[in-house]
Amino acid sequence: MSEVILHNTLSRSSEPIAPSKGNRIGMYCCGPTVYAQAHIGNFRTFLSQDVMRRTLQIAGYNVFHVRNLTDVDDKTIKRSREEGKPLSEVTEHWTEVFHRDCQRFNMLAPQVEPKATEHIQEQIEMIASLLKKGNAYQTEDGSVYFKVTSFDEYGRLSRLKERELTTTEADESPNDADEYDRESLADFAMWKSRKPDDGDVYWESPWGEGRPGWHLECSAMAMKYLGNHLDIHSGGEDLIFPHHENEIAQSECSCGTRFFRYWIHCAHLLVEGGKMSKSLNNFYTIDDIAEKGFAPVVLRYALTSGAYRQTINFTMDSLHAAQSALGRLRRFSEDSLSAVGLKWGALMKAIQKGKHADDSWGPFQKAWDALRTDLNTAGALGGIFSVIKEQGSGGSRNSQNATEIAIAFHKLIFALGYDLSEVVVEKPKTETPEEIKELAQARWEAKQSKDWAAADDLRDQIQSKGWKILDRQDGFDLETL
RNA sequence: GGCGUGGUAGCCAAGUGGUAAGGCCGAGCUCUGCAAAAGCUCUAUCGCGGGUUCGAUUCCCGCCCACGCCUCCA
Repeated sequence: MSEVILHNTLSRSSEPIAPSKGNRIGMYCCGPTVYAQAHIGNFRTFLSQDVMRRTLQIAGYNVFHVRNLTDVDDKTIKRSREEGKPLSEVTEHWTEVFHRDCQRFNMLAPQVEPKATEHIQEQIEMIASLLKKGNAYQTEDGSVYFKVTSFDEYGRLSRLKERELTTTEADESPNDADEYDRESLADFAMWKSRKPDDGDVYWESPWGEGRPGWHLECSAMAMKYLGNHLDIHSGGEDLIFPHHENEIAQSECSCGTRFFRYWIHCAHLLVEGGKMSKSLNNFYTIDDIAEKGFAPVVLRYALTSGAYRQTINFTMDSLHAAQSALGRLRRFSEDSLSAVGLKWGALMKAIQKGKHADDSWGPFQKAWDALRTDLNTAGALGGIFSVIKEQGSGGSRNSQNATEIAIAFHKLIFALGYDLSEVVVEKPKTETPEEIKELAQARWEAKQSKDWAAADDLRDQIQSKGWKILDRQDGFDLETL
């Protein structure tokens, strides 16, 4: 059992994580809005959460992971209108795509993945209790708003008081899309009355037809699934305000107790030095990267090799660096496994099941200490490569503690979530044309008969056609240049 | 304007009050018929100016620059 330290936005400091109860850690992650394919910026956050979960697991905790799917909001409704399809058809499609992408990224599936539309009743109940307690009010059109001034601690998470952001300052840019009839601009909608644009997307409620506000779903579902384990809540840094602030307000007012204790936020991603956003349309998906010839594990490395609280700048260069670095990890993995007769699949499965839960890290202690200290993935990788360097190629084979080294290394790889079995050491192989194969075979034969001139000539021919020969001990491989 | 983050080698990126991990790229070497692949080796005094200290990249103050958030947003 190791201590894991995370930076808590609530206290603005790093704190050792302690479960509220027993050995189990409840972890709620704000999931995607399923109206389009999640881009790599979204996945940067989801991958950080995956590393967090894996690290807690390796540290010895029993992690209960909940990640919601937002399947009703302005964007999903808009998309369904644009496509002339029922809301559920749109959201189900993008949910499938999201799940497929998560798998390709080798992410562990949450134990529960609740949908907003399947928890309307819970949300209505929460609104009702807030109305009853005087934390909310209903407007003429049948919407219900949370009254921010009714919660003294509003702004605790985002330091609103320091920012002097009061209700009167927001009126420079009224948000038309969401402009209902609220008393104060800081108040936020928990129930939005049905409007013409909503089409047939509405539910019955004590306040008439309408739909829940965005912030409410996380409050209601987190309470439902983690009510007794309100430990870690995480999301992208942009969610600190207003989303998480509002979640806290609703939840703490409705149940009178503290909501989550640890709030973890992941920094954003820049692309080629610039901000990435859906509105600017400059984002990549896992598919775009795959088209460029990079396996998902390479993208995962590029997105997770920097510290999660640090903005990272995603570039094509970072993918090449990731590809090379992963090749070295893979070679060490293979060496260390074969040295002690272990197999990748079996070992990873055993680690996931907690079969190597002892705190035996050997030379990898530094790497593990980095990882468990606020998920310092960059530091952990530095520690790992240092050991690889020390051990030398195949060095662990000769080491006294070869087994410990192999297991510790793979525990770290598990925590980082790199599926090294997916690493293609060479560049991705496209279909090799017959012509190239024949030339390569001819060259191999010339080489065998020590006809160097012919062999070199054939190699030049192959190269001029865009292919490269990699000689092996008893044959050759081909790859594109 | 308010809040916040960051400026470390060609690029990326950890870290520490006592003279700076690691990755990529590049160069040299080993191996190889020659190459490629692989392996080994090498490459920084930490934005600028003050201060505290025996000593600061690491603490404090000021400045410059970049970026993010301020109710679409992971």
